[in-house]
Amino acid sequence: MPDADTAVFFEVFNEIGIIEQLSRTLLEARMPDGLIAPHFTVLNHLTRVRDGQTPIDMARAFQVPKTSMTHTLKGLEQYGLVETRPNPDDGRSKQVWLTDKGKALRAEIIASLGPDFQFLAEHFDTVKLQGIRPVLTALRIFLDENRHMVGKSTSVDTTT
Amino acid sequence: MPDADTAVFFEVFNEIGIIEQLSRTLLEARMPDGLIAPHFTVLNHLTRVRDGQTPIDMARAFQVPKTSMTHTLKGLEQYGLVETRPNPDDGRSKQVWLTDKGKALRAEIIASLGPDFQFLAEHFDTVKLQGIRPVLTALRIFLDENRHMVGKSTSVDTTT
DNA sequence: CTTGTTTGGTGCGATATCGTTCTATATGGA
DNA sequence: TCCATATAGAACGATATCGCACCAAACAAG
Repeated sequence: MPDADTAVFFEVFNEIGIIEQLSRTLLEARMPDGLIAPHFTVLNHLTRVRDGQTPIDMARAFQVPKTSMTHTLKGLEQYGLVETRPNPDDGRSKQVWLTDKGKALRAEIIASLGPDFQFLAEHFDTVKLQGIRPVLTALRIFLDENRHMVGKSTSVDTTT
Repeated sequence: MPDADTAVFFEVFNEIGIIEQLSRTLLEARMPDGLIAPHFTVLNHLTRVRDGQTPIDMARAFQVPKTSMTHTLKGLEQYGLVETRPNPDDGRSKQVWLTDKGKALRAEIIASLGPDFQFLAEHFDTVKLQGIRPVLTALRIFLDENRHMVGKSTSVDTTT
């Protein structure tokens, strides 16, 4: 029965939407004024993957329009958290590098989230979370790979 | 080891953020121009829970600031998808009711998502989704109940 | 090389989000 | 009853998101 199969997507996406909202609020509560979740996401990505990526790389990684990434990076640069240099391999593009201040801020934010996550870990079964994590990852990869399968006519500017 | 326990939250929230982004794009691709995910969310909520809720009720339900809900409702009203009447029990507030047009549009959107979800169901293991759904629900409820545990000093306007 | 097409990035305008402030109504004591 | 406080909603301004148009560099075909 297809309806039952498809309904679960609906339900899961619904829950995910609410959790995203709540977790974003959680994160932003620990960030300095003027900075929001996307700023942290970039700092984190540059730390975890690596420095020196181009804006378009990150726009693709996060699935946001490149204009949004430009805007986010502008904010980070104003705060001195990243710096951009021309890409030696491609005259059209930039590379984005973390500054010491950027590295430090990311570490501070993570540290300040420690107690919050500690509280969560004490009151919510983390084994269950460990269980759903691979499924979420698989779902994310699947949706990412197939996002062209769907879609309104033709957005020209979309990140890809 | 607390670090391992807390790290899973970080990872799960990260995946959820990306999935939210992708699924929202999926939904909005099936919505008429001028309407976006929050509009659908309200139509859906009014259908599934019930008509006649107040704006503040829904702002709380979705964890958005009440000004955002005002804005979303203004859009829905302009398109003739909902209508508001004064609340007979409270002179300060309104009640929001679906119009026939609103009910029809919600149904159309869901119908038009059918093939997309059908595709997903054919290529992704829905049993795994059924498995994670209860955990996501529990996590959503837990975060919702404990969102006051955390939080920047004092946001006055926040929905609650 | 030249030229047509693709691609990274920006400027701009439209709309969305959200914090602050204000108004009017409720509500809970004295 | 009166007053202090709390609450629903709107107005407003600041910033975010994102589509579109544009430019310059890259690249591919001839």
